[in-house]
Amino acid sequence: MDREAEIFQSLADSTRLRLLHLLVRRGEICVCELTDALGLPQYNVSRHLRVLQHAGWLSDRKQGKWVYYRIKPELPLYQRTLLAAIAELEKHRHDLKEDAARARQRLKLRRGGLCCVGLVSKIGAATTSKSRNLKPRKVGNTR
Amino acid sequence: MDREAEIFQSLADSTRLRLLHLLVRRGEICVCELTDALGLPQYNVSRHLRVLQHAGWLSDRKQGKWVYYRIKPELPLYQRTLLAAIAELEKHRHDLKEDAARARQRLKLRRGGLCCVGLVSKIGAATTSKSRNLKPRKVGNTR
DNA sequence: AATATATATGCATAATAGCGCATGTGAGCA
DNA sequence: TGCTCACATGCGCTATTATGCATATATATT
Repeated sequence: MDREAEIFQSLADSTRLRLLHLLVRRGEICVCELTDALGLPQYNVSRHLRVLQHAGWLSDRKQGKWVYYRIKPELPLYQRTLLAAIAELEKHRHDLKEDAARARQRLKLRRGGLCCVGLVSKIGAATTSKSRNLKPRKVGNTR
Repeated sequence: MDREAEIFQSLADSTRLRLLHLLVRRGEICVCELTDALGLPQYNVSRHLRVLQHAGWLSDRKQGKWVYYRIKPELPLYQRTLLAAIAELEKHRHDLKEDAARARQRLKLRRGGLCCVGLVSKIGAATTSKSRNLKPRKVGNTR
C-alpha cells in the first residue's frame, strides 16, 4: 500500500475517526483522557493512536507518566483538508458529539495542565482503577 | 463498520483513489476507458467501481454495451471535502498525472459521445482485444 | 527497594480485503 | 440464432487487520 492509501486506511476505522475528531477539537489530550472519553480499553486506544501516528497524523509529548497526543502541526494541505472533512462529520454523527461532551468533562479535571493528578479517589476514572485493563464502565451511552 | 468508516475504507486503496481522481477530473467515464487509463484488468476495475458505488460515491448510466460512471451529484459536504483532498493529491503523486494523461488520450477517441465505437482496429485497446480478461498491455508506463 | 500507575506490545484468533481465474449476463450485431 | 463485446461476479487463496488477554516498560510514589 502506498503512502496516501495508508493515510486513508488510517481513517477507515470508527475508533480512529473518533480519536482524530477529539484531537482536532480539543488539541493536546493524553491517553487516559482519550480512553475515558471513548469508553474503550486502554490497549485499544493505545494501538489506534499508534496507527494514526504511523500514518503521520500525530505527534506526542511525554510528561511524567503521561503521554499527550496532538495533531501534528504543518500537515500537507490535503491532510488538513481531510481533517476538515472529519470535523464536518460531527454534523452527521451524534456519537462524535457525545465523545466531545465526555472529553469536555474529563478535561475539566486537569490541574495545573496535568491530565489526571490524584484522580483515583476523585472520579474513579477507568484508567486509574485498581484492576488493569478492565473494560472501563461507560461514562455515557456509547452508541 | 459504520457508514462513515466505510466511506473512508473505500478510499483506502490506491486503485480506488486513481479511479475517483479520474472521475473527479473528467466527469463521466465508461469502464473500458477507465480500464485502459489505469492499465489494470477489467474485472479489477469493475470490482473497485462497485466498492466505490456501494460507498455512495458514484452513479452509473448504461448505454448500449457500455456503463458510464460518474461522481454522484449532491454529495454531503464532508464527502465533497474529501473529493477536494483527493484532487489535491495530484500535487503529490506523479502517477495520478500519468493516469490523467492516459485518460485524456483515451477520451479523445470518443465519437458522438460514445466511448469506443469501432475501436478494435484503430487502437487495439485493451478491453477490445480478442482474448478475454487478458492483462492489458501497458499503454504508457504504469509505475 | 518495593509498589502502583500510565502506556505500549507480543501473541493467538477471527474477520475482512484484494487478487487472479474462470465464468455468467446482457446488449448488439452478423 | 449464434457470436462478439462490455461488464459483473462466484470461488479459492493469501495477506492484512482488529481485538482480547496477558504482560512488558517506564515513571512516579512510598
